[in-house]
Amino acid sequence: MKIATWNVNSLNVRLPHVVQWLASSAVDVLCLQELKMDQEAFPLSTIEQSGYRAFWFGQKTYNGVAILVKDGLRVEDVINGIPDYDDPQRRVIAATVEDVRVICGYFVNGEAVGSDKYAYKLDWLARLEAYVAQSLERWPSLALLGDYNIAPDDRDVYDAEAWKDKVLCSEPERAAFRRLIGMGLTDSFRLFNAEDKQYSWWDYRAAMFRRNLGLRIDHILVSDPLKERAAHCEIDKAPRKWERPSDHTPVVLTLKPA
DNA sequence: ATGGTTGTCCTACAA
Repeated sequence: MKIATWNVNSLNVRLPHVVQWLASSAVDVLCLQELKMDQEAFPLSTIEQSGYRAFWFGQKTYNGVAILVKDGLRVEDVINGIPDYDDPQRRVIAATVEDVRVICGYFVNGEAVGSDKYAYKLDWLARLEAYVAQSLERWPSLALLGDYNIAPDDRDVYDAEAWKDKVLCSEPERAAFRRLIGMGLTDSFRLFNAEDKQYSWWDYRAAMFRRNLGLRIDHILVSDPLKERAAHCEIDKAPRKWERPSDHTPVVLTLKPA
């Protein structure tokens, strides 16, 4: 089974990219973030014509997440949002696909350390941690994937000195990431690749992609039963080179059968 | 190089 995450930065604009990528990548599960569209506006028929079912949790203008699942796979227990957390921003959706619990998250960006949005980010991360801990008890084979808006390590940053203690790299954010690791989750990309300069996001400005100046902020964390099944994990830079791209590119994890 | 781009929506805001 192949599972992937991609922040598309508007599904309206990026729908042709998603259709093309689904056709070429043959993933079983694709988690999308930043749909930036109302719940009623989701392009379900186009996704279905690509051979996928869709579960999504959208809102006008901002945020919004979706899980696309290849036809024929069993889907159960879809949950929108974080239960018992009345978050006006729609950032989380979860579903069980076959034997894998998939939690798709668009983590808070946080704007700048010390801002109101940063305080919201830290609170949101605490809520997510509790939700993941609860979910692991019920679903031992679990993947938490999405746009974390956290670069976990200096290896994941094109200029660690300039980004030190800045939002996406600050110690409280990295501590939250480590607490997820402490629950028994593993950064699947780092199982196979310890190199620096491996990024999943590049700012649109200043030709950052062409110069490969980016951050690795999109992640697929897996629980131990899935870690044992992990075959490889790759960042697919191809869609970032397409015309009018998202600023993020997909991350793909391949799992061996259970 | 203290700049620069994109999406939503129409004026700033978010990233």
